[in-house]
Amino acid sequence: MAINAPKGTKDVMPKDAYKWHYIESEWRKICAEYGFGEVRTPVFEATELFNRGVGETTDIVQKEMYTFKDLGGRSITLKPEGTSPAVRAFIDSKQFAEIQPTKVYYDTGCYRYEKPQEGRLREFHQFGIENFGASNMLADAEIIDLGAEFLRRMGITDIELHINSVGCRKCRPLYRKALQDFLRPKYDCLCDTCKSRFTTNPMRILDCKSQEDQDLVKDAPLMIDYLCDECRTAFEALQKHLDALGIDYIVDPRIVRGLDYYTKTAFEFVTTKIGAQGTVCGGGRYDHLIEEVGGPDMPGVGFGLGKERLLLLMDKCGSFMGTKENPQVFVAFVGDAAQEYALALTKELRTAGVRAEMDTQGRKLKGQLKLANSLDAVYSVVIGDDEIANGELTVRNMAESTQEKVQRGSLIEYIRSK
RNA sequence: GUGGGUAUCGUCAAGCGGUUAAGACCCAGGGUUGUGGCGCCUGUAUAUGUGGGUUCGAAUCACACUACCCACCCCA
Repeated sequence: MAINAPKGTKDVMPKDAYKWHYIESEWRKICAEYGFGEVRTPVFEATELFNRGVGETTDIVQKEMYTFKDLGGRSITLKPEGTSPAVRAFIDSKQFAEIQPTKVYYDTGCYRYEKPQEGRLREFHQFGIENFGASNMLADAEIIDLGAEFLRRMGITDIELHINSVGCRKCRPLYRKALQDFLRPKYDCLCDTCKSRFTTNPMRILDCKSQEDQDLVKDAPLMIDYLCDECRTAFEALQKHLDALGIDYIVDPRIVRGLDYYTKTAFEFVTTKIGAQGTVCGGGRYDHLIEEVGGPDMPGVGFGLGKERLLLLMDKCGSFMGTKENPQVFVAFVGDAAQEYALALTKELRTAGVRAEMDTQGRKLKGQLKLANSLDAVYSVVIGDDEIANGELTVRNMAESTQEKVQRGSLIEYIRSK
């Protein structure tokens, strides 16, 4: 009985790995340019972290976490998102005592028990950045700018930036009440899920997919009309900053993020090109998360960006996705003496930093060159008794089907010069 | 958790109640002896997801199960 990869997981095989390497190295590059440093946290955390961080009422906590007891009886959870662990590490390391803000990025796997579909897996991977300690909207703008710039560099087109403000502890309760007052008369007409949302999270009713509910909430009050002075001023400042950065955006009052910790800024980069799960990157501000997780009262802002969705989208956009690391030289040989000679030469090339390959299957010369061809080697070196005797190697240019003699001593230089 | 769809060689894919279950790709080898790609030839005692039904006869029909895909919910 064969064992397959668990439901909702995918292997990345060498034929695709170079694409991952590409986005990962570009990600590190841009983060460094923007002044973010990498943070690596464990794949698992104490369950309590997510209960407090992500929020007890969220779907993630209520039904999607991989939670288990370890052998010491501790409740452990595979991280379902990257922000809470980054916050925990920030607090754990006492980084809050240093000069602020603290700007970190991560590249991590995340785990959620969901029904897999296009652009959604149980193990998925995300890039993320966080700015801890900055309450100024310049920080939010910088975060969004990095996301926009990264997506641009990845060749993404036809993507929209939607922004919204979800208010704060002062104004959100007032809005929530206004919304409930508005919906109360229509309660009986709401769909079943929205009936339960009415008390738990009425703001979610706004982006319910059912047409009937959409009609019902068409004239519902919107959070942006209920923002307190502080939140409204902040939202205006953010827009001003984005204008200054030349970043297009759409104010979308219906964005309601699914994690409880968001305050003020909420944003998403969305596309329709990769199926139903079109949010490639989403994030926002969380002014109380750090405190919630046990740290000082400090604000934060950040985003998460799905690597699988990014790759899907890059593919759709025909983006450059890196290059395969094909051999620069394939070392072919004829005869036993040449075999040892070839082995040593291959090592010499590799030691010099040249991607070199040779056959290990005992193929005949013809088969070796065939292999070189299918590996897409740039050159093949053919070694036989003659070559060993006079120290001149036959170097074949595979694409042009031409070959010439090259002194063994100048082989590396020859390869590099091309 | 709720819907819908699909299951035939490693991959793609014919087949529509009676066939030795096509074909293509991939892979291996050959085309005489140290030269790949294209074309040609040969080969691969390992394909009808599983289970029981209907039938003289099932890959083909109905059902159950399982797996995967897509969508809802929610999110990256």
